[in-house]
Amino acid sequence: MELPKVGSIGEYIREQRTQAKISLRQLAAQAGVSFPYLSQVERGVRKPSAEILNQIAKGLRISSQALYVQAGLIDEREPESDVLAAIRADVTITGRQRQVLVDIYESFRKENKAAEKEGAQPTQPAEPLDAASLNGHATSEGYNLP
Amino acid sequence: MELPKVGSIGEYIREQRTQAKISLRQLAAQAGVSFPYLSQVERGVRKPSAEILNQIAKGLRISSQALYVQAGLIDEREPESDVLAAIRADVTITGRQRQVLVDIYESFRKENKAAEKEGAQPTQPAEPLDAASLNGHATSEGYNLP
DNA sequence: AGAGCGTGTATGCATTTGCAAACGCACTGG
DNA sequence: CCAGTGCGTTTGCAAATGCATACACGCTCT
Repeated sequence: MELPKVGSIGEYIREQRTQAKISLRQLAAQAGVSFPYLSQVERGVRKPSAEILNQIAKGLRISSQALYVQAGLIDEREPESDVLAAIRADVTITGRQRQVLVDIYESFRKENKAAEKEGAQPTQPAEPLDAASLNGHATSEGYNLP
Repeated sequence: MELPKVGSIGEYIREQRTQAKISLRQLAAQAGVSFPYLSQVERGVRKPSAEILNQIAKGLRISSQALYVQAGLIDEREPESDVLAAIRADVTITGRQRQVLVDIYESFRKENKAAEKEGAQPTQPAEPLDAASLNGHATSEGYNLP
């Protein structure tokens, strides 16, 4: 666990920096961090905080997320569908609510896939979920799913 | 710039946690951080590192990026991808399914808005949903609904 | 009354971040 | 030759992170 882990964040930064043909001092200046510290970061001696990473990303003109992913701070998942991505990115709902939406959506997809295979008409395939029961009582006079 | 910026990261975490109806200790356990520290983080006394943020995000079941954006660690000019827009644009689900998702999402929003205003008046004190029953497979990763 | 369990909060301390200053090394050119 | 720059690295040291422990408050039993 102490070992620097090959695909380290520091290596990535240094790689990006040398590729950009700028010196350690220059990048440090642009990023607003101290050069010695940046040196240590690049060699894996120090592990920078998120703020420092963000500033370094700015200095390197690369997306912060690229750095976070490299640093293992974001569990980069597959692109997934737009709906799932949107749900996951939504900050106005709670984690559990998010999980519910994801589960329902995926169940729909699965349902449709099965229906697609057979010739059957799943217009009303026993409606596996009862939306009203999800938040206790129907939010607005219940859903009238025919 | 030094001032804590009202919509602080700590406030956001606490908001998400209370809305998820879990205690500080529970979240700390799920996130793998110490409860006292989490308390300080929520009150803005301490500023968590990226790793801690990532773990908290995991514990909250929210995307790490959402937290980073809130913490100002990602400039994020991504249009916050609207969930409703994504749902409406999805062609792989039926109109009825679409309607269900939209209704549920909006009910969540409404619910949260109410909860946000009051201290905490849950529409459902206990665990209202049984996600596993929706599609059978319990979402791996220790998603332990009582 | 307490004992018990739950919550969130303060305190002490090892470890770490992040910086300023000093260092060694290579390349200039006056 | 050796002052002047540039580079990256090492060395203390204040400040912060993050944890374990202990604390204070609220609630429910018996």
